Amino acid sequence: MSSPGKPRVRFAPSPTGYLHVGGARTALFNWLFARHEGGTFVLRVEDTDVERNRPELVDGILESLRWLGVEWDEGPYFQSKRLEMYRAAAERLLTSGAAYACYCKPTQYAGGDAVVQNTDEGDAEQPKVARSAPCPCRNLTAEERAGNERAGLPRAIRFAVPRSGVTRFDDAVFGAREVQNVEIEDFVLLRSNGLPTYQLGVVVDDVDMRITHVIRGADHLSNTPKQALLYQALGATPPIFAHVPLILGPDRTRLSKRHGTTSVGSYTEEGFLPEAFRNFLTLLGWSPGDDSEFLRTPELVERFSLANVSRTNAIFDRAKLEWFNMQYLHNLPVGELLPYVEAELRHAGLWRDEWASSERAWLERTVDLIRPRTRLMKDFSTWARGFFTDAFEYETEAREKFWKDERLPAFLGKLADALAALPDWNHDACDHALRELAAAEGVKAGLLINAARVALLGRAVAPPLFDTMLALGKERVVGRLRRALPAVAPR
RNA sequence: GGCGGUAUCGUCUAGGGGCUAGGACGCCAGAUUCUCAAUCUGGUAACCCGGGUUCGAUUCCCGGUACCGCUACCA
Repeated sequence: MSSPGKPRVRFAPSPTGYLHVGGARTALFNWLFARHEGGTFVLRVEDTDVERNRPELVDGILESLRWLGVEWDEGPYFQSKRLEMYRAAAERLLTSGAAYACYCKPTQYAGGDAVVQNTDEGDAEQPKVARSAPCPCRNLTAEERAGNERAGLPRAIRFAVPRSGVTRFDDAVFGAREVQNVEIEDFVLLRSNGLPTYQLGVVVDDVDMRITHVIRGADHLSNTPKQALLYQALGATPPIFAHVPLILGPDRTRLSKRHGTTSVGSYTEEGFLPEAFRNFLTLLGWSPGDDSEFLRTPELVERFSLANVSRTNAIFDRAKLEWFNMQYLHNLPVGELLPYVEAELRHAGLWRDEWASSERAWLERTVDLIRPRTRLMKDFSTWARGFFTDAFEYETEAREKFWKDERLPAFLGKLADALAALPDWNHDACDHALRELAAAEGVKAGLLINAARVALLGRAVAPPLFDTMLALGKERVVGRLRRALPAVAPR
């Protein structure tokens, strides 16, 4: 609508917190749209709130975006470095009469609604004041204004919203919209400290950066008429808006810190695979239109469209996220998985460099052995720990479950001997050795298998025993069996 | 309070004037097994309510309700 060229979109986080999943999804939709359309994705940091701003969080936000695979083509731009533009725009609007200076104290004028809020203590009798009651400063005479200026009163600049008529805009998700102007209050453009508000900053920047599609959270839907008005007053063509539904917590309120892990970083740390996270997040509020669930990034890019964005808020379902993660963990080509395994093992202090070089084949086989039982990356360093180090403990639960039989120390000792005597170390040889022993002792093979598993890995949850033996190697297997004997002995 | 938006299994969703309302997660059961997962099979479960319009509404319209958002010199 606004530009004949390729679309330009932007993601504009403010550094007042970490990147949360809602923001991440918005970024993702922008990115998918840009990639799908062959457009440009701009990153802009909206840091005009000096009070709540925490510049040190910017790096973390960028890092989370990179982890998500959302890479920007331009930026990051910082609004704090573009203040002159906003002041100039505000001046222009003042001159054209589209805006006026307001000398009220910051808390004084709140459109009359503040009265309601202040008495909002369960009291049913509330004064009904028109929300859009204009600030008295709008009607100041030239003399009064001059007087205020002479007195050095701090001033903010407010937009003079038309007292009648309607404002319209198009939304790619919610359709054509119109709002009565009387419902819109005279919002502030420039604060008395000279910094722009969101409304001014966002419009000036979107105009300057030639943004064609504004894709953002639906929490901005109600304020969009203000921006449409600003575009008009600035003589600029409005973009196409696309508001995406919000992501809610399990209690149906907007996802926030209260819901625990809502920052992207916490999911990174927990060991979620970015592509799984991306797949899950994209399906929250967007649908490919058919029954596809498992969509890798190229398919997402290929199929994404604003037309299939939902209008209903969605609840963040961690169980389904884990399911996606499991799918990727199980099905990704092992080569793609290895870097994440390495990162996890490094993090746990278990990594050894030869696994990346001379023993890479062993690592691949072992990862393939472990991963069918994983759901999160950290499974590699927790229950599968015994594959990567001798330093592991016997899980109490496992001991209680499989080390009950008092004959076990004797059996496991014999098993160690039998295995040590094996000329060839392979799956079937281990299998036969164990089953022969079981037959000779007149016990079920399962008894020895389960007990041996605990001795080898310390866990009840583990891959099949003989594959495990192969992965560990003869020396370690025999060693660990013997090492376990004292612990197996009933107390 | 005002204004706006939304409403399909518990959750994410497909669909749409006539369908046994589809899929996925979860849950339950069975199969499998060497533990635990995974896997396979089967099952459970939904069109918010009330009026219209219509031969026929879950679908279209209106009202209600619920929820969400906005109503800041936050973004």
